[in-house]
Amino acid sequence: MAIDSNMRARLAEQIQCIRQSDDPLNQYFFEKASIANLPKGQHVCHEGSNCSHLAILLNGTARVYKLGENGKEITLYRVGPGESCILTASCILSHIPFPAFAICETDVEAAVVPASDVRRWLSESSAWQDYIFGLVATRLSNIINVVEDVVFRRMDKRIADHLCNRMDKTGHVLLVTHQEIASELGTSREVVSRILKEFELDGMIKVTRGSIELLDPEKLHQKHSER
Amino acid sequence: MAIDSNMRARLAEQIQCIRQSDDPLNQYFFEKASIANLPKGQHVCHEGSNCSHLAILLNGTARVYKLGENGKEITLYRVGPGESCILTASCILSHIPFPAFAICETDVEAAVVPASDVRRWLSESSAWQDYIFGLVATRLSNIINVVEDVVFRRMDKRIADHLCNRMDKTGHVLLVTHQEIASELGTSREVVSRILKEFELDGMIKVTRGSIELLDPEKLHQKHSER
DNA sequence: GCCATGTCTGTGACTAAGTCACACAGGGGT
DNA sequence: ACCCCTGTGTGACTTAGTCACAGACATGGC
Repeated sequence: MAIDSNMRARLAEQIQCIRQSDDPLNQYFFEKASIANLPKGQHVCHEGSNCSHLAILLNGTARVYKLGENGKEITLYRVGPGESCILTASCILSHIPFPAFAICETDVEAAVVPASDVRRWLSESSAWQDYIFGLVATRLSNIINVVEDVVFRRMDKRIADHLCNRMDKTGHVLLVTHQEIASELGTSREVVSRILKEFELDGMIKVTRGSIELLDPEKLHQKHSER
Repeated sequence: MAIDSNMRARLAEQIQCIRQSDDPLNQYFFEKASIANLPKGQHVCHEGSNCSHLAILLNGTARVYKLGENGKEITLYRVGPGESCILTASCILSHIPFPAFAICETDVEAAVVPASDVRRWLSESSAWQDYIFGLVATRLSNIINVVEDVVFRRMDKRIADHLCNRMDKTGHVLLVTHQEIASELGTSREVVSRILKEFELDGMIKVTRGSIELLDPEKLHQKHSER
């Protein structure tokens, strides 16, 4: 789909690195990018695949995760509006296959850029360099935080943290299953059920099928802030 | 220290991206790089610090690790000859503080490059781009492998894997303590002692103070290859 | 409205991993 | 030879994870 002036405005609003009028990226980007729409549940990348394009999300979120042989999963990071998946960029720039899975968590609209341009623009646009390296830094930090979480923190604190983060986004009633929390944090569904039960017995939450209501967010905050 | 023609040859031998005679990087690099020597045990970076230079190792290794509040550690990756610490590059390029610790595991000699040049060369040299993005890809993979290891694999298999890897480098007798293995893999010294005891009872290794002799590497290989 | 099926949750029994405290052995320095 | 420090082993405990199974709830088809 061609990019008309309405779409240009939307892209500039969402993608910070193409706002500078004096950078050649502006012209390049609007010449080469196209718009893609992907439905919720669509797999974007599989482990081991190569990447022909880089997608920058305009809306929606994509989840990047690792999948173990035993079916267990863990989320590495999420890609939101204005961001792209740095593993895709890394794939493109170094010819190493994609080392994880990526899936649309919501319906997603993205600006898609051919792989050959991703590299070329690095030489020609400092805004693009800043954008790409900003993402590299963010994702390295994200993934290192996952390592830190998994190795150094107890599961009950990680679950409390997770519930608080979701509350910040959607309010006191979370529509989420125990299995979804387990997949997010890389643990077993039974472990999540047991810990949520304890939280309920402590009066911090109310658990019903497919949803969790946070009754005492302060206390949950305290729990995940503990050492 | 100035770079004479002997050192130029050593640098070209070790650092693959400055071998191309037609890339401007060659001239830039020899103009700007200096040589640093760091002793074993020297801390290179602390968590939260900023980085003024990028170091490319000529020999020796540096260990990049995360340290928990409870004193536990886990190795994220190691930097060897010809490589640099990509978290340093990421720091430099995106102005985010260093998110881990780095320490010299052996005496280290490195070519050191000012931060301002690291960024500038990205625009001017495709060899430097390839080098930096090759490292980005490698380190992202390394760290994702750590997540995978920790979340999906049993500790006894991880220890068997570790012992096999060390054997490949130094032979059947490893000079290593239980605590060092624990710090490498992000676990407790007691857990390592118990698992090594089991390996000894199974006839795979012989444990003495400060060293481990691999008696049956084949069987250890089988162990870490199991699901 | 009822029934079947699939999804979600809870629980028991077990193993694996981690923590804490403590004791002992070995090596190095004086 | 003695002292101190480091490295190791072990017991008792808690936390986390696995496996199997049962029950409740929601949805879709008839």
